[in-house]
Amino acid sequence: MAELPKTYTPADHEPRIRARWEASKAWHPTPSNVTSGKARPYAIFIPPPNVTAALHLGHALNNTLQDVLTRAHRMRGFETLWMPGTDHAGIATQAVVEKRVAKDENKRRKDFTREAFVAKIQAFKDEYEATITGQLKAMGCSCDWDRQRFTMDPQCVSSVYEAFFRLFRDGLIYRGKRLVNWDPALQTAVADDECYDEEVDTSFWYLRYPLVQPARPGLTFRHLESKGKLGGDDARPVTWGELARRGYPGAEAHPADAQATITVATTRPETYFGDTAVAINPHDPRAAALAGFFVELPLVGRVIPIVKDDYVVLPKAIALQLGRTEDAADAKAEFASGFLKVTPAHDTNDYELGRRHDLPVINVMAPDASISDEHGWSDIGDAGMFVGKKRDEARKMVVKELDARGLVESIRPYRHSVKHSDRSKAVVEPYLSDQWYVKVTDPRLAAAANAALVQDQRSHPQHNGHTAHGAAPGDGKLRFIPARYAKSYESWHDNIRDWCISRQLWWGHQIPVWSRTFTPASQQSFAAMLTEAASAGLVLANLGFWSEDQVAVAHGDQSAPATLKGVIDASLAALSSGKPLYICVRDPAGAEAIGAYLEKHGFTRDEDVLDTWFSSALWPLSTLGWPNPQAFAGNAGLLEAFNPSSVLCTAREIITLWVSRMVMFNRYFLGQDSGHGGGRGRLPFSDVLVHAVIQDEKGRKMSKSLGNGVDPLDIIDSHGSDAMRYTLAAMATQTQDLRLPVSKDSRTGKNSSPKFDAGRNFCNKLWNAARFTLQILEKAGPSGGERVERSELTEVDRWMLSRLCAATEAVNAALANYEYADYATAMYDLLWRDFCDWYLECIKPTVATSPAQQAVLAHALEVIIRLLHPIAPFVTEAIYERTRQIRTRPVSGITLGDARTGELLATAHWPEVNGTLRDPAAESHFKFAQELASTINNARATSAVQPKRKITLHAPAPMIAQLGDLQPVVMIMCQLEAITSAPADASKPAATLNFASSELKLSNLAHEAVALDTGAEKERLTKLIAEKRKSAGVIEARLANPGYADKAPAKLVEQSKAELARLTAEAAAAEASLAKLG
RNA sequence: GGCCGCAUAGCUCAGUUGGCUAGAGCACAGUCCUCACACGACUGGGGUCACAGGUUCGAGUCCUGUUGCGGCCA
Repeated sequence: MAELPKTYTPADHEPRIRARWEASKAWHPTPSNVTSGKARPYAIFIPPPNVTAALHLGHALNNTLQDVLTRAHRMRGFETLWMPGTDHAGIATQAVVEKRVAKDENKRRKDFTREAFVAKIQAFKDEYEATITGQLKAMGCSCDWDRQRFTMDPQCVSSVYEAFFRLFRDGLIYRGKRLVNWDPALQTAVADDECYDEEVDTSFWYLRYPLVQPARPGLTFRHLESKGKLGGDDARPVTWGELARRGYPGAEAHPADAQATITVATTRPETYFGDTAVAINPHDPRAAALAGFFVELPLVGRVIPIVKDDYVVLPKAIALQLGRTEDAADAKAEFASGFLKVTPAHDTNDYELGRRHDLPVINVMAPDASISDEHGWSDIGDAGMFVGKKRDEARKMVVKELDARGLVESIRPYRHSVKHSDRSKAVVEPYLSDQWYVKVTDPRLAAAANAALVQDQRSHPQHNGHTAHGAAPGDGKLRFIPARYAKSYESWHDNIRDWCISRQLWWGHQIPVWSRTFTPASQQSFAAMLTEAASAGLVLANLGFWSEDQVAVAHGDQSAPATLKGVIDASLAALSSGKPLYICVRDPAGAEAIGAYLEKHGFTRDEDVLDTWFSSALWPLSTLGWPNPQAFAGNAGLLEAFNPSSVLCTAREIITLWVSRMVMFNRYFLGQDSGHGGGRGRLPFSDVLVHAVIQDEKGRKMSKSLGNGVDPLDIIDSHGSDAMRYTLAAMATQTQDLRLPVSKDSRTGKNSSPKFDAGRNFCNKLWNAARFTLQILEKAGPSGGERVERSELTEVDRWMLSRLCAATEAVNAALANYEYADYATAMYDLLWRDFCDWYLECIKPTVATSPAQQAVLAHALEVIIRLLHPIAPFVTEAIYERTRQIRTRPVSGITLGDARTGELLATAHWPEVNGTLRDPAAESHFKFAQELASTINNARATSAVQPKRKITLHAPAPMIAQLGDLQPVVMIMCQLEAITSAPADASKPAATLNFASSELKLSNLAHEAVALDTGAEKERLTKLIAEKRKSAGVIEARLANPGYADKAPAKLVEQSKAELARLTAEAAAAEASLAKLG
């Protein structure tokens, strides 16, 4: 056979090996092997990368960790599925394409039809999906590529429809108002990550709001009973005199008969048309005096209450007066007046405050952020002059008008950060709009997710099998690694709020709901329409009905048209006063046929799409064909076989968003399917591995804008896939994030990191170890025959087998605990230290003539490449192409087995090394030899002996005896020509060294002309003695401590005594040597 | 503001239920292009374990506080 090249060059092997893997179809599991009980399943769902961009190094880490698990379990004989796919990433992808279109074509989204624009995004997605797939394949990811999914492919779409339908039917989806980040220029909602904060110079305006009270005793304002219009007809002014009588601080300074005012501080005077309350901190001493009083908004004439809320910042002076120093230190306290105008429709904090106090929400703006009375504002009063004015213009006018009425107390300059839209640069307006929600606060969802945690990761008490929240008992199998993340998961669910799932986008799953409003007259035509639809054969079974009054929620059943009719009748009865009727369609086919029909009859489809996480939450279901595996090819049995999966591997930022929702949906929908009930179904996975985040050397996230990103393909080009994988795995510990020094490659100009050299060196070391092993074994020729038994082996061989056994155990343990760094380190020590540094060196003189040793050598290499394969699949596979042709005698205790298919290492058996091969005696004896060799080499170096020079070791006879069969080890490792108990010739140069309390000599150090440097030798010995004495002192002091002998374990005390004796003897020996030097 | 982390050699990180005279790789210095590997071999230098207290016979490890950094939630 041709000799292997001296250096492992990944590019010469990776394409060939990838092709062999793909041809073998070994990544494509057969579900029936699981469902029939023939094999245990192992499954991982890839966290689907966004199609927005190519993969970065964080993905490389994430996928390396998954592939290591996947490959290891495949080798162990599990029926293994690693499900690949990508995520459509609604807003991110649409935004990227919008930017692209703006740049390349100078057009906006709305210059296209929805269909045309979605087609553009689709093309972009195809491009990036191909890039991502190529990257994963280049990394060697053993995904089931024949089952690759995309969150918007037909199979996943049908899951989304089914899930939406069921939640809709079950009353877990509702419509509600919500404040969104509104871009008034583009007239669309934008996500938080599409906004940026910018400091803006503006002012704090201090506005006086006049106080009023009910005109007659017993009179109540309408708002106290309902949230309708607040009228001011029955209000009369509150005077300063009244306030003074109530002890209002400072009231007496004003004319007693003048109308009293309170002063609000605001940065947005123009929103005051939408004020529905003024809030004051309950600790504010002025609050009590204001009880029962109201405020009347000037110009508008609306009367609004004064509410007490902790959210309101106390003015600095009052905070200090109350001794609340922390509150006084708040930067806002400097500017606070203590009164906050509450505008729920135009401020997120006010919105929350409004919810707490059940305040009306009045939207006073049009979508272009001009003042408008057509979007929820009806009590316009004398404010008609503002309608149609833009925000900033309205602001100036409001201040001017109030000032003219003496209602502007003061204006102070103020600088603060204001949210702007990335794309238009416009100031974002918190804007009230209709949205769809999933009621995740329902116990069948959030509480069911918490109930799934394993007992020992749970902090909530559980009583009688129920959680404190009254949820279903958990199956107790969800486990976080590391465990600390269970807490984030729990507290996320404890504080969860309903999930807004609608997005004002074009790219995504369009919400499968049609709606229209009815007049009493048109209700009849609706009934007629349904009758017509039924006779036309439209599948009404797939309709859900829902009115905003929540009267009818139904799941039609085709086999029971009478029931359906009943539901329709009930719905019709509820259709009054112009409330819309919503119809949800259950599957994509229905969406087309029924949708067209409904539209013909005056219904319109909801324009919005679903939040991307809605489809991501279904990932463990949709990828396996839920709800109908028969509907798409290749899905039969998948759901039964691979849900629940084994582990989810993800970075921590996604625990809450994604893990939670997958758990909720899996438990809800499969609970229904299994008849256990929603929320009682099985988990989508049992383990959640939360791995590190990759950062640059300064601890910053890698990003395009910082220019510190590293492209996995660049690393694969320069170092090879295995080198990247090994390096990442070796850095993946459970405590630290992963800092990677980034440097620009001077040759290619691309970002790289010197860290990857470690992986490249490691692969090259393996390559050369294999090359050398093959040279030996191919030269020796095949040997067969009986098992190699222990009695035939040298101590060196037994030591090697013992090390293999220890390493295998370490690797198995590391894998079980997701300790990747331990796995990589164990392999490093085994290959580099044990196998290369010692074993290969030691057997050089003997292996050519010993078939037994050849067998151990071959098996050692074989175990190494099999254990290493999950981390470094390419180089090990390349080596296996050669080693699998080697024939030696089997070695007792090592079970390898043959490749299952295609003669690939990737499908070969995981190595089994019997525990009986563990040989502690051989290991400790070998360690003795290693330490002696190291001492001798140290002396060689400090005595400047030429590396090639053969020297002689003079040692006491007992030590030579103790070394026994390992004499050759020391001779080889230290370039000795002899080991003798004869004393060295005193007339020739010799070095003295001390080992295990004995004095040893090295002779024949150099040609006679070269004299030994006794000065350096003295220095060395002096230093050695000092070290030993110092260490002995530490232990002496410990033993002298009375508490130590009394309380420390006896074994430990014994150890200390022995250690002290050894150190003392060694120091004495070194002192004796030093004395002899004079 | 709340919760969760992190801080150990120049750099990147290990360090199990406290027993440590604190380890590894890289980088650095010296020697060697020894017939598997210079992407290599041998040898060496390098640490007040962030800071301050406490518990203990004994603290890198446990407790309290401080500082700095990161993440999530609000």
